[in-house]
Amino acid sequence: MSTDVRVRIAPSPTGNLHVGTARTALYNYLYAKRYGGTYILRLEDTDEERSNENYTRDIVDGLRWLGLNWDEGLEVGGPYPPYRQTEKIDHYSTMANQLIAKGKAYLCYATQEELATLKEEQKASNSAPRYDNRGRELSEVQRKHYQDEGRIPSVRFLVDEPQVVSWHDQIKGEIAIDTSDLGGDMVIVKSNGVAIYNFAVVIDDVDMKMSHVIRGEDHIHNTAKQLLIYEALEHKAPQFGHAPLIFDLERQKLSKRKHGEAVHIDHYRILGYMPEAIVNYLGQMSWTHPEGKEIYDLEEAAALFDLDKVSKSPAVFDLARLNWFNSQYLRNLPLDTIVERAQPYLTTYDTSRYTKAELTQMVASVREGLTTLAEIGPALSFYLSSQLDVNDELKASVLDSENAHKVLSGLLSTLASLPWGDHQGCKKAVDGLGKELALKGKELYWPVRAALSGKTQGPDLGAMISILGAERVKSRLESALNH
RNA sequence: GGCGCUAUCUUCUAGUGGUUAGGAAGCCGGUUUUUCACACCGGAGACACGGGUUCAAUUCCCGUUAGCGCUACCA
Repeated sequence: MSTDVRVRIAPSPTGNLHVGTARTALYNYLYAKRYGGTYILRLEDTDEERSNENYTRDIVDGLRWLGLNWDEGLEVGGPYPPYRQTEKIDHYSTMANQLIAKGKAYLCYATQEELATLKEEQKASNSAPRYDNRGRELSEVQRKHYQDEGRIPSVRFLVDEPQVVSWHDQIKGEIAIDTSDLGGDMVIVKSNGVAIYNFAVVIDDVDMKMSHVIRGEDHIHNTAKQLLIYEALEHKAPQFGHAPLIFDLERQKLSKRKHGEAVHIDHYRILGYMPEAIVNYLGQMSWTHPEGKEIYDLEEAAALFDLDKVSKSPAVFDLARLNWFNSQYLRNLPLDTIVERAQPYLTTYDTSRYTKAELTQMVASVREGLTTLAEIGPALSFYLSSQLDVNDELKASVLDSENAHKVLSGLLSTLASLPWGDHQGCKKAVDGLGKELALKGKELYWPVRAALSGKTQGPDLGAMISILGAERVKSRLESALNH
């Protein structure tokens, strides 16, 4: 009985693309690919107050940037539109009315104030906050009375208590929750006529024929509620899998409120992290490659992913580890890719003066030492800046000695014979000069480094010379001698 | 308060009824290098606690503790 795998990521546009959402999207994506299924993006925008089109844009762009492209849904279309909940408000109402007709739901006339009072009383008596189901048995007279008062009802779903709702969670195993702990009859349609999350989700998952629901474990209690709705709808529920949450270093759920931009995927893009690294990092937080491999791409993960290998316990978001992944991709991705991705970080320089080949050589000479794309700018600064500033301290300690002058002027006079374009050759030329002058090590190399790059550390010296080229090497040597 | 989930080095994790409890990041030391980085080698570093079950428990069961999550006419 192999039903078609259909999974979804269903973000709410009440904030930018969140790290946790990206992780959930990733697991859904991988699961769909693993089983040849369909991965769907749908927007849960029923909270009209907080939803914002800019957030939708950020989420859509972010998911695409990560490479988590969906087969069906928002901006892509598919057989079960619409993929925005606000476009099917009437449908949810219709479904709610069907439940009312079946006696599974009813109109509740309680006001916000009344509910708030109830809650306060419960809090005062130290009992669990819940709706007291007062609207279940309203008489026609009472109903009429409330209507005449101008009260606008919400729709509440009737929760039978006590009753145990249980399911086999594909990640957590058996989970059982008593309906008595669910807070009483729940609102499914707000008095403004808009369905509430727990109801709209179920309707959509039914409409869109979802086979599996993979989401964060903060939804476990929602799953119990939703299972009751599936039952009332007389519809088979999908399989559920609740992934562990992502924590911060203090072991708290990663949240926009507490962490601000640090939970925003695009923030990492701006900082110079690459999608491959982020996806790889996010993936391995709670899922381990069967062979223990650390570095793998989406395709490889998709071939191996499964929910029973997903950890049950939460993972801490550790930037040091993300850094490591990013640095791995920075030195292993094709050089052309890195050069292209470095462009946004080089806008302070006039790179049009250099050919693509030259820029590529520059990037190649520095990328081993970097962790983010953003560091490429500073690392290439000495290549790209028209003027090189050598600080006084360095001048005094490295450039001012007699030997330093010998090295620099010696190199200056051999410039014409340097094998430009041949990194190793240039390095050999410097070594040859060293032999002549009976100098080596720091005494030989540091003056050249300082004169050419303003630093005593950096890429291979031969590469530096060769890439800078005769003209710039000449002028920098001269200004180092004459400072 | 109620309910739920979780518990292996600092962090992410592997793993098994009998293992010197493995790997990765970070940290420390070394090799290499003109330097930084990379790479390589090495080091420190963990089964929360208490009961069971068992010849034997990190592993299975129960409890405790702790952490986290959920408890809206938010999603």
